[in-house]
Amino acid sequence: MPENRDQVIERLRGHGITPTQQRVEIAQVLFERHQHLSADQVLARVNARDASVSKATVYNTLGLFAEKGLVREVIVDPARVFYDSNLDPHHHLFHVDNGTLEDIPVSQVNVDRLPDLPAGVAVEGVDVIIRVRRSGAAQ
Amino acid sequence: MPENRDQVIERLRGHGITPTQQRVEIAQVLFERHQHLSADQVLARVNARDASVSKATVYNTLGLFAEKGLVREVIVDPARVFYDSNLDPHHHLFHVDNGTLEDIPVSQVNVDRLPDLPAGVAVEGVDVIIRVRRSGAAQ
DNA sequence: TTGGGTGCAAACTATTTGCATTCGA
DNA sequence: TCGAATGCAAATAGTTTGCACCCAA
Repeated sequence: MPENRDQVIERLRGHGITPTQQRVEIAQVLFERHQHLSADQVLARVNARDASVSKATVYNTLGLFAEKGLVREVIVDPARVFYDSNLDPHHHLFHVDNGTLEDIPVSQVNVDRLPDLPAGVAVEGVDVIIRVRRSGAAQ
Repeated sequence: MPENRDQVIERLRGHGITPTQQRVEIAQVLFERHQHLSADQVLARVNARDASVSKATVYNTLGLFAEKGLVREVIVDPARVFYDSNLDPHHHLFHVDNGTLEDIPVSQVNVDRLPDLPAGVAVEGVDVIIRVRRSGAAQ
C-alpha cells in the first residue's frame, strides 16, 4: 500500500485524474496506508511533509478523488467527512467517544439484502456502521 | 402514531423530559407520523402550525430528545442531521439525488454481526444505510 | 420562588465559491 | 499557448453558545 510518487501518479492517471503537484502530494498522504482522514487532517499532514497546499485545494481534491472512486467518503460524524483510502469492500466501526474510525472486514459482518428497492433507482453503496462507546468497565 | 397533546406530554415525561410548551410543540410535529426531519424542517413545521419556537430551542430540543432516546439521529448526509421518529429497529435507504430518507424494515435486511469488537467498548447502535440514486432509465 | 428552559444574536466550524494567477500538456 | 488547476479570501450553512428573561413545579 505505501506508494511512491510514480505509483501514485499512475494511480491518478488510471482514474482519469490529471496528476498535478498538489494532487500527488495529497494522494501520497492518503495512500501511505489504509486510513481514515478528515479534510483538515489531510491538510495538516500534507503541509507537515513539505509542499504547501491550500485548504480549498484539499477540499476540492478530496471531492474529486471521491467522485472518481480513488477514495471512499465515510459519513458517520455530523461534524466532518472522512476519506477512506481502503478501497476493498468493508464496514466501519465508529468510536463515538473520540470520533475515530476502524475498518471491519466484510467477513465479520454478513448483510443479506432482500431486493425490493423502489423502482428506478440503482444502489450506489451499502454502508454498515457499528457505533461503539467505551463501556464503563475496561479502558 | 399520531399523538395528541396529552399523549405527547406523557411520552416526554416517560423519558424524563420536562414537558414545556415548545418541547411539546416540537414533539407533536415529530410524532404526527413516522418521518425523517432535519432541524430546519422541524423549525419550519413548528412555526407553520402556530406557536413560535426559536432556532436555538429546536436544535437544543432535538439534541435532548435524541439523547433521551425519544428520537433517533440519522447521519447520512454531511449537510444535515435527520431525526427519525420511528423508534422500531429498522434500516435506511437514502436517495442521494434529493437527500430523502426511507425506512427499511429489519425483515428486509439481514445483518449477522460476528462478535469480535475491541475490548472495553459497548455497541451503541448499528446503522445500515443503502445509498441509491435515480438510475438512467425510469423516473 | 427559583432553577431549568427559552430567545436572540453573535460565534464557530466545516465546506464551498469567485476570481485572478499559475501550471501541465 | 490555453484551458484546467490553484490559492486566497470571502461567502455559506448548519449548529452551538452566552446571557438576560421567563415559566413549570
